[in-house]
Amino acid sequence: MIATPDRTPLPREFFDRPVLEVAPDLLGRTLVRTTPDGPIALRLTEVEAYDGPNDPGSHAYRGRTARNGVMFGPPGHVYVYFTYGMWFCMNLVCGPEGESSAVLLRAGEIVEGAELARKRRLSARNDKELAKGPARLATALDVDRALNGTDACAAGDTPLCVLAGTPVPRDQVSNGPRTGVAGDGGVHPWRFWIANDPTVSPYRAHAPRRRPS
DNA sequence: CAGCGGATATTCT
DNA sequence: GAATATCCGCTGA
Repeated sequence: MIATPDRTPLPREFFDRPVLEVAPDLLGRTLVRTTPDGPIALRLTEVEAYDGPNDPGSHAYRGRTARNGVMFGPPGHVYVYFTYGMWFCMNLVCGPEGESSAVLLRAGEIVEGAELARKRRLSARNDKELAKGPARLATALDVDRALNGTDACAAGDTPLCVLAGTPVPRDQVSNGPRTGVAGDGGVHPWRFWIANDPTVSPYRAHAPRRRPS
């Protein structure tokens, strides 16, 4: 029944490190989302690092606001934001409380509860597309604003948790520029993915919106 | 597979 | 008022 034998969550200290160390170390770990209909588990294959006040691409670059407050809180919690008028994306907060770095979860492979994810991702043509992209990932896992601030390190019956599991070997991790990030923030090679993994999302450069006609 | 336009609402200026 | 850490469906190769 339970696909993952070891259900130990990652300890909070795991996230209380520089975000550029945490981000590649998350690849291959399993995120467990417990929904009312049952669990959905996702193996992380692609993430991006956002380095708080030093990073023009970060939501926290200009300081604390109503939206980004969770980023300044304790590590290991989930920051969910709403974007482009219809999508949610989820992050894991890193570094000590008071700092504001986070890892955006961009893609993964559904390893449990695929039937639940498919119901939420009707446009996916195959299972590799269920969580290929940050908003798709959040949709597949039924993650929205209600989960903003959730502790992903707590054991037991929680809505969301990242298992310790086993990370992929470092020589299987590739990195490159972040996807869709505006301005100077796009130059940092802070996107990390598992090399040759079919669930990794395609790279897209930032596309400024055209003016309405 | 690449390029495009449209949909949509929250946030910050 | 303008921009946005996106996705989908369509077109043409």
